Parts: sequence; C-alpha cells; structure tokens
Amino acid sequence: MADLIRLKLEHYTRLSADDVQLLSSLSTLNIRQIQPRRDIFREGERPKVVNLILDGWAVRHKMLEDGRRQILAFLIPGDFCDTKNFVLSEMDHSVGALTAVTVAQIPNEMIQDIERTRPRLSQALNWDLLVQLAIQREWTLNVGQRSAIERISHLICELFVRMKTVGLCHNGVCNIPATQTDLSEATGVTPVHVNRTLQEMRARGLIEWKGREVRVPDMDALQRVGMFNAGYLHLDREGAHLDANE
Amino acid sequence: MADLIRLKLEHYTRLSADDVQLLSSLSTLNIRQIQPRRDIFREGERPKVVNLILDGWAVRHKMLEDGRRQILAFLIPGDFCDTKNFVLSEMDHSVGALTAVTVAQIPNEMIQDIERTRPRLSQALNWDLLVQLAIQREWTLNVGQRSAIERISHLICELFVRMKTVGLCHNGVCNIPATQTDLSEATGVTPVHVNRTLQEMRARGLIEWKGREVRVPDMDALQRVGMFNAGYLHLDREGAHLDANE
DNA sequence: CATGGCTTATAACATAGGTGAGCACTGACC
DNA sequence: GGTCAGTGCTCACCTATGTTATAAGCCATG
Repeated sequence: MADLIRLKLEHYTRLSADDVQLLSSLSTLNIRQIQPRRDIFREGERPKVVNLILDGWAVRHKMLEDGRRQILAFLIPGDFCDTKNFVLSEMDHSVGALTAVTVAQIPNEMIQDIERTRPRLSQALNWDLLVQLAIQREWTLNVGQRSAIERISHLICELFVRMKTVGLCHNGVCNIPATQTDLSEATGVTPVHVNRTLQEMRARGLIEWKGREVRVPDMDALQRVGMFNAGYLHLDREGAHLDANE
Repeated sequence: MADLIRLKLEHYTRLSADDVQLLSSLSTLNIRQIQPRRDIFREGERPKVVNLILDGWAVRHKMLEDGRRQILAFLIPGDFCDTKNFVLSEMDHSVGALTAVTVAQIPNEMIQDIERTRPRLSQALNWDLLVQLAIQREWTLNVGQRSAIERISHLICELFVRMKTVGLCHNGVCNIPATQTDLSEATGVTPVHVNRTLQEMRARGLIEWKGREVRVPDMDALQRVGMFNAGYLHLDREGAHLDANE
C-alpha cells in the first residue's frame, strides 16, 4: 500500500533508491482515518498538511450558495488532495471521503524540504500538479461540450486508466464506489438523467455496473463514445509499463 | 508594460529589488508577435519556451474530434501561457491569439534557474500555477452547475477582477475583445443563446456592451447574479492594494 | 424481522437551451 | 464605392435534459 505513490510517480520519472525510501517513510508517518461521507478538509480552512490518499476514494467538491454541488475530481489511492496548497492561505474548495479513507498527513515543511533538496522528486511533484491541471481542463471540456452519455463514458474511461496506473484495475473490471448522485454531481447532469443514461449504456453493452463493480467489456467502444484520449494524463514516459500491467 | 507581471506577482508576495530586476529583463528579451486568430502553440507540440503575455488577449482551448471547441481560459497581459509545461513532454491543448498578441519567450532553463536560486520568485510561480488550477476548478463548476445567465455573469466578473489586478480596468469599464462566439465556447452555450442572454442582461441593466467596451454599472448586482466570490483568485495578501487601484 | 435510510428505477410533464436558416450591419480591402 | 467576411441579431421549431413525485430494492441496525 505504501508503494502506491511510488507506482504513480514512476509513471513520470525514475526515482533513486533514496527517493523511494523517503516516499515509503511518508506513508507510515502520521496516518489519519476518515469515515465515509465526512470531509477531509473544508473550504475556508488554512492548509496545515498535505494529504496523500493511501486507501479509499475521495472527491474534491465545491458548493454554490443555493446548494448545487459540483464534484471537481475523484481522488484515488496515490493521489495528493492538496499538492502544494500551503502556498495559498485558504482552501477554496472541500475534499470529502466517499468511502472510508486513510491518508498520510505530510507536514508542509517536509514538502518544502523535498523541493529544496530532491530535484527528481520535486520535478515529480510538479508533474503531478500539472497533470491535475490537465485533468481539470479536460473536465471543463467534458462538462462544457459533451452530451450526457459522452460525459459519463469519458469519466469512466479516465477512472479506469487512473486506477490501472496504481494497480487497482484488472481485466476490464474496476471498483467504483460512486453513486448515481455522485456521477450526476461530477458530470453536471441530473440524477434522473444519469439513471436513464446508464441504462442506455447497459443496453448498448458499454458497461455492466453491479453495486460497486464496474465491468467494461469493450474499452475501445467506450473510449469512442466518450471521445477519450488518454494524452492529457501524461503517462507517456512509462506507457510500456502501463500496458505490461494489464 | 514590462511591469505587468510584477504587478501580478506582487499580489502574492513582496519581491526583492533583484527579483524585480530579473522580471523586467525577461520582458525585453526574445519578444514574439502573433497575429489575431493565429495559434501561439498547438496541441501535440513539445514545449520549448514559457510564453508570458505582455500585450493582447489569448485563449487556451481544446477541440473535440467533431469540431466542438471549448475555451478553457482567457489569458490577459501578465499571464503565463504555460507556466511549467516543460515538465510535460507534449502540450495537451492549444493557445490562440484573440487580438494581436505580444509574448516574451522565456527559455525553460531560465525558469529552472529561478526555481533553484530565487525562493521568493519560485514560490510566486507556484502561486500562479495554483491560482490557474483554482480558476480551472471554478470554470468546471461554472459550466457544470450554473445557468447561462449565471455563467456569463460569472465570467465577466472574473475578467473584470483579473484585468483590475494588472491595471487594465477602471471605473467599471473594461475592454473585452471576445465575440459572442468566443463567449459561447467559453461557457458551453450556443452563440444564439449567448445573444439571447446578453440581451436579457442588458435589459436588466447588468451590463452595457458596445464593440469591445464593456461597462458594468453595478458590480455587486452582477456578482449576485453570477454567484461570484473572488476567493478562488487568491488575491488576499494584497487585497488592500487592489482596492486602492480602483 | 421490523425500521429506516440510502440508492436505484419509473413515469408524466415542463423548459432551457439547441438547431438551422436568414438578414442586416460594420469595417477592411481591392 | 463595391465586395466580402465576420459579427450581431431574429425567428420558428425541436429535443435533450430538468422537475416532481412515487415506488421498489437493499442493507445496516436495534
């Protein structure tokens, strides 16, 4: 479990033995458990630590005054909740646990140390941040231009690829602990319409979804519907590695 | 004009005389002019330099295979087109000029030097990147949850605030060189409906828009309609400075 | 094994916003 | 000073998706 982050960062760069050592020490130090549906941090708080997800799923989300809520990202094991947010004085959104979540709380100073003394690791953190930005851009495109079925297909493709990079998706099957309401908040579609759309997707043989288990019998077909192109995830350097995993 | 970037970064931190010196040297070195409606760089290219906009407006955008296009951000003087993108091997989107644009092309190595030797400036670059990320999140929320009139109002509020921080907006008037088609691509609404919505906004006295000149007679009213809260722009440290500017 | 709270599924109806086509204005260019 | 391209504007019609409401399934708990 401690190797998740390593697995993820090594998609970008080869880390030294020292770097790997440091990373695994991070994931044993200062662990916090969060109950399902509780917040890990809230909009308006001052960032005190950097949270690294070791286990479970979380969502980045933001609410409008009138209660409408947008899910801005799904966070899975190996993801940072708030990579370098200590640079900002206040969080502008919240992160909540979807399932029970385990995070490693990394002191801000430790990240700053890394930035000063570990060029490799520091570049890897920059890479992580830039990929977050690329994902957020893709989500803007998703919600802005694609139809309901395209949005949901695209989202599922992204989750499958990201879960694969941390070894949590095999043989076209993946555990996705999101309800239809969560999907609706992530895609900007009403829950009723998400339901309709999922049924159409089932009818077309694009997905099977029972409880948390999602099966994609034909990933190419799903990618075509969602107009999904993994380029924005920038896994290029270790593309071979990814395939080997499958 | 060379002081734009300084004006912007000083919303985050006080820079030393040395830092300021360095910044103005950047904006005289290696200048490039781009014609209106031409691209500054394209999806798929390898990032060779970091582009800093000195004059004019640009848009970050991405296209779907079938031609639908989403504008992901408006870039105004003082903005980086691609802050640290040399970390990635390939651009996942394009940036195009809206008007004639002047950029300073900063060699990647120069940015890396700054990261190694100028902690203040380096933090300021991190801040800039995190604010970009926050803006992108807000856009996802905008497109995902708000109605057409809310989206457009929110967008205008953001542009006004950002233009103010670089001294390009005074007395409730601002030059916005975007067509209704541009607005439609930024907000995920059809051009026809943007037109309808702008007319409603004019009728309600929220905006006056002639050519490129946009007047907002009552900013509070517009902010209420767009549910705009400037927190995500993280201008807190120099909030006083901002007001003094007006 | 009854209770209650999520979650999924439905149905009937309503509407914000999309589509396609066309016209009028403006300013740049020959 | 006529042509042309880009932009703004309108209209009539259409549909993907939203709304409201209800019911059924499922699982955790006492």
